[in-house]
Amino acid sequence: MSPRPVDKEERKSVIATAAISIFREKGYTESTVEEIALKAGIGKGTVYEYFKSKDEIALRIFDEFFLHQEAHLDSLRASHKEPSLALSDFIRTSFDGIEIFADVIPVYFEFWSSGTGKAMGLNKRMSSRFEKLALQVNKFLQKGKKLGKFSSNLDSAALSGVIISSIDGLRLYYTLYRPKPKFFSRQVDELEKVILGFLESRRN
Amino acid sequence: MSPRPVDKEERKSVIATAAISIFREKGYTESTVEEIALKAGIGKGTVYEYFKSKDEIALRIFDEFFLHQEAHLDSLRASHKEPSLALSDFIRTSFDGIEIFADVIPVYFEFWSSGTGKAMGLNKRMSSRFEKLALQVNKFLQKGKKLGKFSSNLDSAALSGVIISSIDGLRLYYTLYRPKPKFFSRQVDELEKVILGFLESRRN
Amino acid sequence: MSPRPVDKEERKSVIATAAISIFREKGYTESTVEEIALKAGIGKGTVYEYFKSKDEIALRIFDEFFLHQEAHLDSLRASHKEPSLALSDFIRTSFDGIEIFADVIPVYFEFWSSGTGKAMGLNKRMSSRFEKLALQVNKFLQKGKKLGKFSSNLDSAALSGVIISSIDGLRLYYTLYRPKPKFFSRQVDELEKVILGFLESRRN
Amino acid sequence: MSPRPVDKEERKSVIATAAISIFREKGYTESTVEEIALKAGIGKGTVYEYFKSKDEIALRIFDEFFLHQEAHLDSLRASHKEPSLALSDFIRTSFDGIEIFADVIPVYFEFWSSGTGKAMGLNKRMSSRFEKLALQVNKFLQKGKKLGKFSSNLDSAALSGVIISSIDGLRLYYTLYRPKPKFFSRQVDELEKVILGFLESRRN
DNA sequence: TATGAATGAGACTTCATTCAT
DNA sequence: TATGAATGAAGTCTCATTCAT
Repeated sequence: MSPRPVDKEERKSVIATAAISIFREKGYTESTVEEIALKAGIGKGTVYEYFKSKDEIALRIFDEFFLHQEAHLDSLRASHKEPSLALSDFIRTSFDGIEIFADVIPVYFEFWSSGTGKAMGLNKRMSSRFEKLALQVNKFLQKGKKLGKFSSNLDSAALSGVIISSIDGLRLYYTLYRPKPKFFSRQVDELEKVILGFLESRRN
Repeated sequence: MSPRPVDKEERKSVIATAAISIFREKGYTESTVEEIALKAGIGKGTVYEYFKSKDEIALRIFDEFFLHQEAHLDSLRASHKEPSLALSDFIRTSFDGIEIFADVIPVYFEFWSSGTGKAMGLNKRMSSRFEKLALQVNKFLQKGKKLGKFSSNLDSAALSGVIISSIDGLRLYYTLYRPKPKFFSRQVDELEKVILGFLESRRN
Repeated sequence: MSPRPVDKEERKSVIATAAISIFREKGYTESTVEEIALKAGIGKGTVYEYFKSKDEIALRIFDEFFLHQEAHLDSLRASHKEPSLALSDFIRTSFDGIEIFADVIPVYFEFWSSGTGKAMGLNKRMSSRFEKLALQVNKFLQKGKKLGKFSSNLDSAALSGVIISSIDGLRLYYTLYRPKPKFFSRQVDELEKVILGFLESRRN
Repeated sequence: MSPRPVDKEERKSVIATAAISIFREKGYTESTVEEIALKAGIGKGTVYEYFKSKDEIALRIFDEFFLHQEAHLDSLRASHKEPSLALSDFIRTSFDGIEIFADVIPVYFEFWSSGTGKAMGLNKRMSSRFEKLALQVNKFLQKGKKLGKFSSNLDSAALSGVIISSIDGLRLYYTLYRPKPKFFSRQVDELEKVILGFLESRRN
């Protein structure tokens, strides 16, 4: 008698996945709800049973994305390795979800840049992620200093932000230019070497 | 006989400037031509005397922006300082036009992400700028190797891209989070130290 | 489950009919889609659910019109009467749909005259109709010659075109000046007499 | 001291001529005043020194065209030949200005079809021309009847309109399909034969 | 008189969202 | 719950016309 219960969450996920693939192709603004519905194999009206608006679809995508990121942060937090190794791990694993990053980030920027994005505290979420990461990295830097592994002259507060943004810079580079995997892998190596090399160098 | 002739180029510039300020506020998509005209103190139709379409306004802005960038590249090319100093200069001066960067880049991303942006070879321009920069940085890296200043083990091809994207990463960080100038200045210092420190370190 | 399905074809027809009545009043260019929608009792956006553009509405109208014409041609083709009678029938029945003709032809000309009309092979359709008609009339002329009913001196190729364009001329006359039905009816009679009289006359 | 007097009339003519050539190409609606000015080798604003509006340019063209037509009518009126010859002449000379006809008529229709055209008594002018012509042809028909050259059964009132519209039909045919001159010439011959043949035939 | 820069009314078209079924 | 037909707000762009020079 009761109608077949649909797994709301799963359905939302299906729609969000369809949306990502459309957004990737045409960007947020130029993608239509109809296209998304089509891709998801449902009717246009049905989309609105699961999302209040087109915006919400994007927001959901960002949510999932940020969850990924938080997980990454948690793994950094939980690391009991010594600072160099922890940071080294952190840098490498930052590129694990690069394909997702490359799909989501352009939409994120587009959204963020728009009035709508600014209206919602979209930026807050992102910057809070950044700050948390920086804070955590900072802890490792300080630990390294304390252990005598890193120079005591490090401006660790500033540096932690630099490290994160270097990583983000390389991820963005991947997003924009899609280098060959082999080559990109070498670049990740280099980034790691640059940062770690610097930290461990006696000269700073 | 004929009415007052106007400096078409200057007029375009006025409109473009008005456009930037509107775009910054609401992003490209949500800004209307009417708003831009209003800001520029002219009628809606007049905008179309100077630009064929709304797109073209954005393109013009990007053009000016890229010109800035090219100038920066040229100054790097022309540098006859020894590699460390040249790179050091390059990194610092990369942040000279940071405000312009912060205004233009979000619009650029929004545009790039859209179908329109992809249609025009918008990406080409950006990636060619990246490659030229990387090439030039690479030259300095190799020069440094030859001079024995930098380790001969450097993967200079990969590294040059990493250096550029680190800079871009920090510029993007500024764009997104607008850190306090003082603090940001320390971060630029750190970035420079990280890169130069690594290059000059004997340990890599 | 799904909303009331509508007869798309019928809906298009309703819109087209509304469009004809607006076009008749103000011509194609000066009619707005909004007016058409209003006349059809629907919203402006709905028009675009059924027609991709304003052009397409006109094209649809022309299509229906040409279908009428083709039917007329077919009836001529299928006629097994002797040539004089067949042509006589043809001439008279050419004026059966005169009201439709009078509504559609001005729009057709307006459209044809515009760049858009030329772009689409609008002319092709019309001239192919003309040629087919002329060809068929020609056949009857030749048959008449063979049967000894018509003079063997007839330039039937040229004449067939003249016959069609005389008919079109009278139809256009109706369109432009809307003569009184009684009087017009006499004119149709005269046209028929002129043509048939000539054909059957021994003097040519 | 007094500025070089410009021949207003000549200037208007230059503009009108430029306009015709633009109209022919793109139709009235899609032609812009700017294009016309360009073609005429003058500034856009200057057009408005000579014509109050774009409409007026078209009207001027029609005026010139109608003048042509009137002249033709006058020559018919002045003809003292016997009816058959006069009509025969009339038919042939109707095609003398066919190129002008072919240029102007599409614009005329487009204009006539539009609300603007209807607003101005554009139609009046055309139908008055038609009626005058028909009246004059009628006179010749009656003269022919009186002289015993034409059958006394002729419905000359109706027939005169038919004759004019047959001619117009063939002129329109030329306009729309641009037949080869040789072939068209044969068609004019046929039209003449059809009409005269009918009139002189004893059988009606 | 000649001009072309400036203008804004107005048209077409898109598409997120609603809602009857 | 699922749908897609209906909608109208809103945006881009065109172009006849005006007017200061």
